[in-house]
Amino acid sequence: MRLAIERGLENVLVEDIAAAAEVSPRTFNNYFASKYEAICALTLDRSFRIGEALRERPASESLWDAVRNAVLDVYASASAAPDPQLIAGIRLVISSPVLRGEYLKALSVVQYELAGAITERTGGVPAADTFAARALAGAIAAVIQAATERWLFADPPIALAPVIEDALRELAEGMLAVLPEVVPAKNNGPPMTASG
Amino acid sequence: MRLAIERGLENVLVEDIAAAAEVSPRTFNNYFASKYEAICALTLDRSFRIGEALRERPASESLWDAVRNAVLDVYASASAAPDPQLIAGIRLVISSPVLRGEYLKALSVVQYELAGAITERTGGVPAADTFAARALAGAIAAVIQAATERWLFADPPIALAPVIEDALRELAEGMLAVLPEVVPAKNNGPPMTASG
DNA sequence: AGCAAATTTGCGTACCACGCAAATAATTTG
DNA sequence: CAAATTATTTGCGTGGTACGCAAATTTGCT
Repeated sequence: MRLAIERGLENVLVEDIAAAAEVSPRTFNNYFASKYEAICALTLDRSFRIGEALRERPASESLWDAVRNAVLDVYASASAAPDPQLIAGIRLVISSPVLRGEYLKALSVVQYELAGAITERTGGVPAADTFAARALAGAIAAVIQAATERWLFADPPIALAPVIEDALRELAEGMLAVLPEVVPAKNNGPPMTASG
Repeated sequence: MRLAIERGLENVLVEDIAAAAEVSPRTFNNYFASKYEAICALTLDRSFRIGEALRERPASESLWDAVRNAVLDVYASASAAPDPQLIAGIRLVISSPVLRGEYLKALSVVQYELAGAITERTGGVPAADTFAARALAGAIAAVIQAATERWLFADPPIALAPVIEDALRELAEGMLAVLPEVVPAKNNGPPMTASG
């Protein structure tokens, strides 16, 4: 990503990245299927960390609080003013169509990991997650993305963590405002309970 | 996709697709950046159709009903037993890592289109969508994906539309069960109201 | 019919992913 | 400590791909 910021994405070859990492190009390709994947590796890492963070929340917390705190934990380090380098990197990521696709993959991993951890927490096996778990995970992932975008274009620059916090609150408020009082007509699976 | 099902994804070259479409390989690449993009074009189309469907719902419907009906409209044609060809195609799509990435792009377009249409409906401009709109769109997209997966592996085969319907209901029920009674502490933007 | 604009096409080039097998490094085991 | 096993890195070759560019063809308009 450093190289891409310095010279522009299309002026960086796999060869260059391999050289900068002091490995052969072939080795680079053993670890990354493309240069785009390499650039998005950091985001992918964070996706996994969010899942882990949720699994580590105490069982005493309600599901919502646990999810919220897990996300905030991972973004806690982003409470200060943003690093211009990082900003430039993310702007780069979202402006290139190919990188954008790669970035979406990383975001889908957030969803996958979150849904698994949520399902575990509500007493299921991660592989057999429910629609409700997927919905919650999808909503969380969406607001993380939206918050990141807002932070990215904020002028003057702002810290990311509070934006994430706002986004999660708006998620909850918005959902509650939109959803009807649903009649529990059919019961197709165990409902998720508010307290894990 | 037909060719990929017949011979396996890696045994289909751009050249073959171009020949089957009776254009030159170069023309193929004028329209699709890769063969994977071409294969996922149908899913991408449907993403746009969902956004359109939402914009066409009558203003008298509540937001939730409008979204729900828009999604169901688009999947209404999938009320019969699934076409084995289609099943094979989607299984192909989600089993190949590269195609999966491309599929995720199409799904992210659902989110984007939905968020825009939702924002319009609640009186904003599509470009400036709120966190709440993004959250709802993300949740919807996630359950569409989850429902598609469940349908895909159902044995015996089942129709897709009812699964989508169940998924949307579980979304609503699950969210209501999980979300706390949020104290409206800060007011950072116009809340979405239930009736557009 | 005649002209302008858009689309299609061929060609050339730089680049890339990955199979395979050899070389090198790390780890286990007697 | 040495030998053997395993894992990692590397070079090479190959089939394939995306895309800039400019020419040729088709399309649309008056």
